[in-house]
Amino acid sequence: MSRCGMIKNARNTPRGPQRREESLSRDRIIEASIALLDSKGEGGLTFRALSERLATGAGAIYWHVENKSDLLTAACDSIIARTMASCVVGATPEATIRTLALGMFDAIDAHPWVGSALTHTAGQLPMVRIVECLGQQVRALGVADKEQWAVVSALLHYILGVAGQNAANTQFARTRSIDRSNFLDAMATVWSQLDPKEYPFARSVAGQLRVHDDCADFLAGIDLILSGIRGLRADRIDLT
Amino acid sequence: MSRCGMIKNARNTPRGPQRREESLSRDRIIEASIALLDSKGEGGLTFRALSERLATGAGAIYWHVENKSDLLTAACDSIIARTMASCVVGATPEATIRTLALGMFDAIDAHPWVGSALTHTAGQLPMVRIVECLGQQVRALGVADKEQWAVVSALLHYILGVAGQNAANTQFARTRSIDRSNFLDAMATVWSQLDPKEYPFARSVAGQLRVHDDCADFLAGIDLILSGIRGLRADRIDLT
DNA sequence: ATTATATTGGAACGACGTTCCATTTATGTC
DNA sequence: GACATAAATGGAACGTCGTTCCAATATAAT
Repeated sequence: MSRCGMIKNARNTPRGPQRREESLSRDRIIEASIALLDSKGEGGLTFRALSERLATGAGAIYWHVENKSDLLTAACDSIIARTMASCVVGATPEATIRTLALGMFDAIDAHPWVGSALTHTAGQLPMVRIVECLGQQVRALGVADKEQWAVVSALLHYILGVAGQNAANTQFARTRSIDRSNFLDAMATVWSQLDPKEYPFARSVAGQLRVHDDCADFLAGIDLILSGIRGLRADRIDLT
Repeated sequence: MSRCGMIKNARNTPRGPQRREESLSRDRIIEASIALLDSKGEGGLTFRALSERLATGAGAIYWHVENKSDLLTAACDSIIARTMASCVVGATPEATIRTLALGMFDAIDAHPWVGSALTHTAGQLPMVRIVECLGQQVRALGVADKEQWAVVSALLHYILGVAGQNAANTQFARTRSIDRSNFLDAMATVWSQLDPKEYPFARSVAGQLRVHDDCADFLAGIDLILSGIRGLRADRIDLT
């Protein structure tokens, strides 16, 4: 009766771990899924691979998990929850937002699949966690109530955009069994050979691509938005 | 010999459309793919459905197209190319960036699958087009050479982030055969019922979610970044 | 006409997500 | 301890997908 999305352990049994020690559980499945995704990439999570790793059948997994989408969201949420929990400190709201953004960047660097998973969890738990963390800091920044959602939304979408691209780059490099820097290098080479008439800008930044620091650029973008938020507040004060 | 990515029509035949009128071609395949994606959504693009619509076999399609990823990228590029071509005008660089962003928003609203397709085209043609358009305007804004990539990257990632989320929302709603606004309404309801202790912010903005305008929020984010860029330039002028 | 090449249509393969169900294991009752 | 009920398991089977393969056809070249 405790099927899938139902409440787990509604009537909790008195003592110890019931059932045999090696029994299946939602947590064990999620844990195995994360291990699989980390080691084999986005495409590595299959019910067959999962069955083998857990020494069971596909049907047994479906008893604890709704479907693959549910499983991926749960795995994603597990990473996001940890990440959010580890970034609560910070001197100023701006510093906290930077720390939080950096935490997300590192999390996605360590688990690239989270970047693409986040794209498919619209409005669900992982996203809510991020929105909540960002929102509390935006409030602390003194942004007016009416503008809070737009501001949080800007930060969120920017972070999700970088997350998605980083995930895609890593995944792209993995399928060609080269590493990320080699991929960026190859991309820079292609860009530098574009037609100067049609693509003057792309051609000119190709060199910067080769030596740039993903993380620094990411934080520069966060600072750009934070600076824009400061402008919002300045406008408000000017009017009073 | 003109297989897949090879040069087409290297030795062009003298007169008229060679081969029979209804012959297959890369363009006809891409056109049909777009129609399929628009009408059936992300999952609607299948080599079987494509075969049926084009009255041919799967093997014939593979003669003109490398694989599904190549096909999706080409379809995506077709939309992006049109979008970029239709947004070249504008009074100021800032206005042009806004127009461009708006064009992207509308394009993804009309073809939601483009949002997720863009995530999987890292460094390829569609992305280069967007980078080029943004880059030229950022240059015109007077941003220093060293900072141009970071600024373009921020705008690009923000746009891609919104694109991906909008695509996900539309797709999510489609699979449940409800429309987008009903989905956002349902999401707002869930958020408003969250634990006030744990999710005070998410709970408080739930109401705004119900009545907000996606496009307005998107443009507000663009303005936030543009405002941050203005700040960059101000700093630079202060130093000289 | 005959050969060579470009293109086509569809059968077949292996992998996937998911469903189904017979079987096993635990829990509650007398 | 024996029995009934429910929870949980493992694996076979189904339908769909991307992709490959290849015999058949259409076009071009000689």
